[in-house]
Amino acid sequence: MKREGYLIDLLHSYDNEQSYVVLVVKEEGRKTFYRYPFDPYFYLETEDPEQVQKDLDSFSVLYKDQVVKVKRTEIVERLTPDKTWKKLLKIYCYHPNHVPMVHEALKPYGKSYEYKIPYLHRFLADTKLIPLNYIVFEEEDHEVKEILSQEDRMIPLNVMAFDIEVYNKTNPPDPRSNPIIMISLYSKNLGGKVITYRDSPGGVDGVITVRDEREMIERFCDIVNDEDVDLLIGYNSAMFDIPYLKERSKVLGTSLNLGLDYSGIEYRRHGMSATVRIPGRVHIDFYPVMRTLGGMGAVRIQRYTLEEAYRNIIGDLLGSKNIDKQEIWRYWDDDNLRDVLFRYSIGDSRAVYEISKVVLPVEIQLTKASGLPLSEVYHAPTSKMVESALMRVAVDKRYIIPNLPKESEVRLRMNNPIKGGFVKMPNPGVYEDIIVFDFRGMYPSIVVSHNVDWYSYDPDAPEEECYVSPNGYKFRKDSETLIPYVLKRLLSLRGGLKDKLKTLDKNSREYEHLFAKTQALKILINSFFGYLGYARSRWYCRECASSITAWGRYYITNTIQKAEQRGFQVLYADTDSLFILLKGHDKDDALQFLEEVNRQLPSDMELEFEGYYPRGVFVSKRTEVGKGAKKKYALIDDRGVIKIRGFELVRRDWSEIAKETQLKVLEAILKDGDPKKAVKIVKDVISSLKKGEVPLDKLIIYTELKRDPKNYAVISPEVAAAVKARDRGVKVGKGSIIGYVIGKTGKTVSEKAEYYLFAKDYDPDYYINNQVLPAVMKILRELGYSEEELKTNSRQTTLWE
DNA sequence: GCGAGCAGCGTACCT
DNA sequence: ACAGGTACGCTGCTCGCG
Repeated sequence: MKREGYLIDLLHSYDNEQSYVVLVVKEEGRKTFYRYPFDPYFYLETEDPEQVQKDLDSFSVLYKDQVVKVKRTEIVERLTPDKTWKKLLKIYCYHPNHVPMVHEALKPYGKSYEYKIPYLHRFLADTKLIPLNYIVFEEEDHEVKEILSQEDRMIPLNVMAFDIEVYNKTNPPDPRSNPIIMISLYSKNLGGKVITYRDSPGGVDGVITVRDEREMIERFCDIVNDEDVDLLIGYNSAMFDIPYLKERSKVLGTSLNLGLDYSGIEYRRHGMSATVRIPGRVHIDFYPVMRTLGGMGAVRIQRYTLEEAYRNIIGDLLGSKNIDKQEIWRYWDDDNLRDVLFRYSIGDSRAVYEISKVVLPVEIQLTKASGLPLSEVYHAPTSKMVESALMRVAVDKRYIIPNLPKESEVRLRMNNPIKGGFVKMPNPGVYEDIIVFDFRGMYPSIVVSHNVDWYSYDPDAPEEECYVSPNGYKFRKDSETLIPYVLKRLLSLRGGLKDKLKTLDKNSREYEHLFAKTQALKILINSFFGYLGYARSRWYCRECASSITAWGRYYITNTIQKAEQRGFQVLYADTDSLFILLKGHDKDDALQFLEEVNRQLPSDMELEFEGYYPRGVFVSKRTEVGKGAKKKYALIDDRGVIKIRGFELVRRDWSEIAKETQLKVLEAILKDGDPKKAVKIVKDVISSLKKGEVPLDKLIIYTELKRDPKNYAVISPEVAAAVKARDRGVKVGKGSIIGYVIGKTGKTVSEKAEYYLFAKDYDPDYYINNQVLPAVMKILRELGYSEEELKTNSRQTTLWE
């Protein structure tokens, strides 16, 4: 029978010596599972494949009392990693777990390939199915016979956000003894609800009161089933809410049947992450999503709390009051406070839901662009997405996917980094009339215009058949192999979408949809260069990565030279951008120069006009006064919008008081052109710091612990604060963002550092001399002010008052 | 024993 | 667990001086 629907997710099942991929398909009105028989396999490169094939007909290995047999074999031709076509033995197994066992057992016969590709990834790459696409297929008895077609349609998803509250007087909450008191949820259909087992004294809207905790969990499962939720979303839910719910269910003698038709969920924790499988639904945790977006610089966030994430993505805070997790039990016990907690809980679910409205479209498009299931994309490193996109094409072209490097090889690669981009040192000062140009997608465009690829790299090829990089590596022109092939398609897809966007109404659903697609493509496209130089990459190519940066350095330095020959002063340049001073030239002159440059560039490369800035500041390095600091500048455009890069005020590891003062100083100089105003601002801040008037929350410095506190050679302030906090029961460790305040007690800065929750006072000298003054002096020094001047004046100011 | 000077550690930024 | 280039605060060592 012909069926059709959206491919929501994929699972694995095994039955009667047959391995299946289970497709979760959202059909008209309901979701259904369909089994797709698919045998896992790997390849063996061996001297005499025919002979080994015969031997394998009766092949079996013993593994932990289990006889593992080979299901079937065939001889195929593939391009192996030594870049020659060879006959290989393709060995099919009964169960995905058998693949590594058989591979291990067959080591004496030769080298094997593709034995470590996860089963579902293997299936997706081979069938070319894209998760979330609309599929049409032939089915019999819930078994897929044939996929007829697939289409990229806008997918309707029933999204439900949820959040739990726990009653605990001591930290951290323990599921064996601390009950869950509320489960809140938010969906388009239901709005905000909170399931609980105490009444709402004021009759808060959306409160559903049941008998006890057990019934609360069961009711939650009922609602998820009744609503037939497609996406169950939370914040830190993979590491907290889901395992807590699961544990409590066990303690209470019930089960957490959130899956389709009340099927149970699967939860596995592996160190810093976890897998959550809810059959028939997709679970997404937006905490790792925010971490990834933060790591890429797509969002700038101080700490990855739900509140911060919401503020960053949506803007204003939700109405509900923020409650300290350690205080929750008081709100539960107090009839006068419980309603506040209900509203807070619903507010959190709603916040997650609102975040998802913005971020989910991009995750959906990353799924489609990479081909990884949505359930993996949300916590996948970009390398996984690139690898997935490449694997599909490699299978198509019958290229063997190179094996993962051994640890020794990884170390070798890491100890031998490649040279990166070129950065020109600026002269510090305040400038007028700056034009910024940059190369549009420099590295991707270098790859496609010079055919840079693992497969096209050929040291033995004749030069005339190759693009030769500035550092002397040769890439064949004649064949469009893997990465340039994939990139070219992604780039043209993105180009087409951007053109289409220009014709659409910015508030339309279609615009939103296509915009998310361009965002996802941008993320993926920009990841290919990194992947070529990534030590654990399957297609690692040092020659490729170093050639790309060499060409990059060539084009930017060449453009700088041309600009200077044309009489422009080049103020600054970094990798793919250059800042020129107009000084005597007019804007058209600069644009004419731009055209000249573009005429000489390869067709896939383009230098773009980024912007015109009436004024800008470059500052001195702290260590070498007079020499300009790279990667630190502020520009103001003709509409008064300030663009700030690298300054303390964009860094999380500086206190708010230093950052806000630095911003005010920059504004006084760039907007008002009034250094005196800037000086007054600084004096006022110093004065209030001295008087102890500045609230502690403006003095918090945030720093991430990249490792466990035990593993530091040097005890820096954030480590000292973290250790003190840990001694007082706060859960901090690798990955925590530590907020601390420099207090009055102690000798060194580390001794004075106190975890923000325990900070009682602050050291004004530290905040004046180590925070505010260094931040603002950077800028004021360029205008001829000295530190002493500011400090002396400020002292006088206080005397006058 | 003590302060100055410095190297190295470590983080967060820029492209 | 995508790349390298860069600034810079802090710790903790060395060294010279007394």
